[in-house]
Amino acid sequence: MVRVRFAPSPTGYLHLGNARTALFNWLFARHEKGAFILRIEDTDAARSGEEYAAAMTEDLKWLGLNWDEGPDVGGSVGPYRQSERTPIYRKYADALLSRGLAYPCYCTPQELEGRRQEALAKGLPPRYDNRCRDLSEKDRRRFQDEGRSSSLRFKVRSGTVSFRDLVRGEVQFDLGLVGDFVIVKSEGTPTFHFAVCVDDGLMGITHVVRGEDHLSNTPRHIVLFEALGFKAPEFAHLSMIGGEGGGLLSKRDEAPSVRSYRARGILAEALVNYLALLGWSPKDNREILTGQDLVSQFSLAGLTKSRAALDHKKLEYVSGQHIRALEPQGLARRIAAHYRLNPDTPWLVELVRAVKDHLVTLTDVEPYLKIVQRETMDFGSCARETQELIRREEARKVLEAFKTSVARSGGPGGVDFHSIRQDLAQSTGLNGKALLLPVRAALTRESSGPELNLIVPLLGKERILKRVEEALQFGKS
RNA sequence: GUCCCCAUCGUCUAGCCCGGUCUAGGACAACGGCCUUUCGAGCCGUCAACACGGGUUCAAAUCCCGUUGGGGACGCCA
Repeated sequence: MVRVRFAPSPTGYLHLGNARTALFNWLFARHEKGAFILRIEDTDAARSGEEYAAAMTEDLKWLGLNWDEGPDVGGSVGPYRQSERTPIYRKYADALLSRGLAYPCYCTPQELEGRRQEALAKGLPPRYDNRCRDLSEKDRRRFQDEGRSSSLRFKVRSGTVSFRDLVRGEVQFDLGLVGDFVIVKSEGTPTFHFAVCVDDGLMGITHVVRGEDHLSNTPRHIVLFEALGFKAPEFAHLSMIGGEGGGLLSKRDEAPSVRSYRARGILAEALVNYLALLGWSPKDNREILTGQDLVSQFSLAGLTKSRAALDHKKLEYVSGQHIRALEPQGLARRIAAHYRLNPDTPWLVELVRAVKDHLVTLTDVEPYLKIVQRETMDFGSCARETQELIRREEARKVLEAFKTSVARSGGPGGVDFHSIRQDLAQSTGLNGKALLLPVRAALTRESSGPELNLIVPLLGKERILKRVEEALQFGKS
């Protein structure tokens, strides 16, 4: 059975790169009817934060990427938080040490850094020179007596390592170019390379789907899997994603977080859909896909090798498509949740019905929400052109006529804009813009927006009359 | 510097493995038109790409070599 994992380190909010990696793992697991595991890689105590771990799980849940095993739900091969697995790493490290596959290194970080800079300056590969590999007992004791602490390094065997990457094909590395690397830091915690291999081995991970930045780490991991006695999993290295400018999506320019999109009102299913399209494409030309569609169509074979750049315009397009696919009731519920409105607000569904086609994100509803919610129009603070429009003599005539028509109309069915409009056209002899723009301005303070025949019933007779009156008052001043 | 990965419209991509069907397809954007009281949406249309140079071949976006460009790794970060 396929077992995959998403293993973020909680050093910040879940960003788009993380989310995409999580998504592809999830899609693969769901398509293969396998297991999706969440593992928190918090071995770097200084940089990791519990609040970030919590935020990440929340964001993953929001995206709909549910996991079968993880810190909160448990599972048979836990714990799923690396900070809780220290004894396990200790045990495996001791085993490597006693088998002569690892050795203590007494070099200080300053010494290592110095040598690295030196090598770089000479144009040499800045790798560790394995100098502590063959230390005599005497040397070791001497370093210990000097009070030096030691880290544990893995003895990298010679030869080459090759593997078949599921997206890149055959890849080969010369291990002679890889220095012995640290697997346990001097403070006693495992490094990323070590923890990952121990965990993936113990957790029965069958496929490692991760970013391409790990491609050249893979030979290290493969030799570690060998030494640890685990069968190495399959690997699939995802291409990276770039920023909008074409540059890289780095931590530096703070890769946009999933929650920033959520706050902007992007639908979770739209973000998932968009992210899936970044580096993967379905067999047919359809691009607007539900989570179900994605799961059923997903295949690692559809993954792209080259880097993809973010395109917010396209994200918005996808978002708009998903919003439009929602029933008014459903969309109203989402909007109510986003703005913490009472979901039973009676006019909300009607409003949504009226403006649905105008929305690309949930927050786009805000100006329309205001149209309904505004208590007083306060024309003094709205756009200059709207103010001028309302002051115009012609407009005032239209509004007077409108007032009369509205006042006359009504009944059990509410205000019917069609008949009012006919009425109005007759009494003023106007039509089109000249007739409707003043009405729109008085009712919404805007010169554009959703169709009036949708807005008018929404506002109701009382509020319409009040607003028209306000507009007329303002026009006088 | 060394090693590894990548290279099709501005952007996401199909095609490449198994050369001819590719005067390179789709989508977003841009631009134009239709519809519309307006914006948007919708519909229709236009513009737009095989990084470069060598091979191989009757034929290359597709295979091979090189160049250039971009990215990654070489950390007691992950």
